[in-house]
Amino acid sequence: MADDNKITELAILEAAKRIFQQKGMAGARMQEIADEANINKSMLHYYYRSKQLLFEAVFKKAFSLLAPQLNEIINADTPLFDKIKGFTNNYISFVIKHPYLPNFIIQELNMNPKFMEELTKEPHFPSLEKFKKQVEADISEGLIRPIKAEQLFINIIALNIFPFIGAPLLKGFTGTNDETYSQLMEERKIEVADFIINSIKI
Amino acid sequence: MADDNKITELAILEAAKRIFQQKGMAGARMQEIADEANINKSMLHYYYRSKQLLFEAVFKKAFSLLAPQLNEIINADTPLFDKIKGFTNNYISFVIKHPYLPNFIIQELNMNPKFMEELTKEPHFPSLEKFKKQVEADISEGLIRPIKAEQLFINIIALNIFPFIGAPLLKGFTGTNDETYSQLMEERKIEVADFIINSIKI
DNA sequence: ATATTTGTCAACCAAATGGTTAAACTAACT
DNA sequence: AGTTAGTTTAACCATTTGGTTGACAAATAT
Repeated sequence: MADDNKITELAILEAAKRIFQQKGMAGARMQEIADEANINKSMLHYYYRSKQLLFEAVFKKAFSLLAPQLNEIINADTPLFDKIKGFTNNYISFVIKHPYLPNFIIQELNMNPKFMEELTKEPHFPSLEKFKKQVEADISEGLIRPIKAEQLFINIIALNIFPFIGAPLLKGFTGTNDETYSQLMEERKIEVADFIINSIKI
Repeated sequence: MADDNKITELAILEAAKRIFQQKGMAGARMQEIADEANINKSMLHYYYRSKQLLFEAVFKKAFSLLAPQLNEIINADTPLFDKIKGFTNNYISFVIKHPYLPNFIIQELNMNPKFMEELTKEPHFPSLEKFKKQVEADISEGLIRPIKAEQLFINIIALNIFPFIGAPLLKGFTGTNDETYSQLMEERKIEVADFIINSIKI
């Protein structure tokens, strides 16, 4: 049977990812995941014991995709403006590839904030220190106006992530259809960086 | 019995609001809502027929609180910069009072995008036209740099709403506790408006 | 070849869940 | 006091749900 086991195990994880990201932990059904994976429901328990553990496997994998993206702002060794441009461009491309991912993570973190506490306890969890120093240095060099690093960080994340999480709401209020909205998102790959840099540069 | 009926009806709605906003449609249990309202489970069905209808009552009420807030940007008769300052200050105060509300709406809209379609069909649903004209006028008068009204609108909403929806994530990455994070949110009542205005003013 | 472990499945189970029912209670009206 | 209409409750029901079991097949080891 070679590595059939790994194949089914992965098939389950992929199916679970799709269902969980679409319906959330509470809304997902084990039978539905099994169907999505074309596999007997018992297999889910054989490989992952329980719904909770299967969910955690999916969540951790999703988070391990998102975290490095955010880490790019925090720890990259590039000038601030380049960092903002690079992150914005990369992140929006990233989310277009994984449209359900940010919403899934944000949602489940809100349902269970203790998840985040556990994650931050991990040894290599990124710290904002480096970014803070960079921002403060750029301020004292007169490159950017005074702003708290935390606020700038929040703004960068908000401008990049929210348009995807809030897409239904924003589509409604801007009166745009799916296609037009996708175009807006494409434009944002440079628009957002410009917006941020315009705001802080002197 | 005077208006006991209205009292219980409201008690149910309030309890349902708390449970639904905390656990979502899929995660909420009718029994839990009944307990929260100190009332027999049958009463929920007596007054609202089904879980779906009770949920819709809660959702519509929540949306009818949020929509006017957003409408302020779109249709207020004030200069653009005042509008941004006013909205930012008001909105953040509003969310501090209703912390679960934006996340609830965004989440359920993502679960069921057709909700938004129905809402936009309503006769008095706000249109971005007025705001668009205002932005374009300010651009041609040389007051602000060129930017699409839709993008500016998205940025305003994102900077105001996301910090609450993404609070668990942002607390983790900025390494702040609840109290410190609340302070950051207080600061944002003016910080966000400054950030936006700095970005667009010439 | 044979024994043993590993993987897969259909059938099953207990608990939970949304919803119903029929009886009891309350208060106003006659 | 008796009637009626609206309100509340406990008991009940059908279905769904996460999870288990035991038989069986497919590899792997001996």
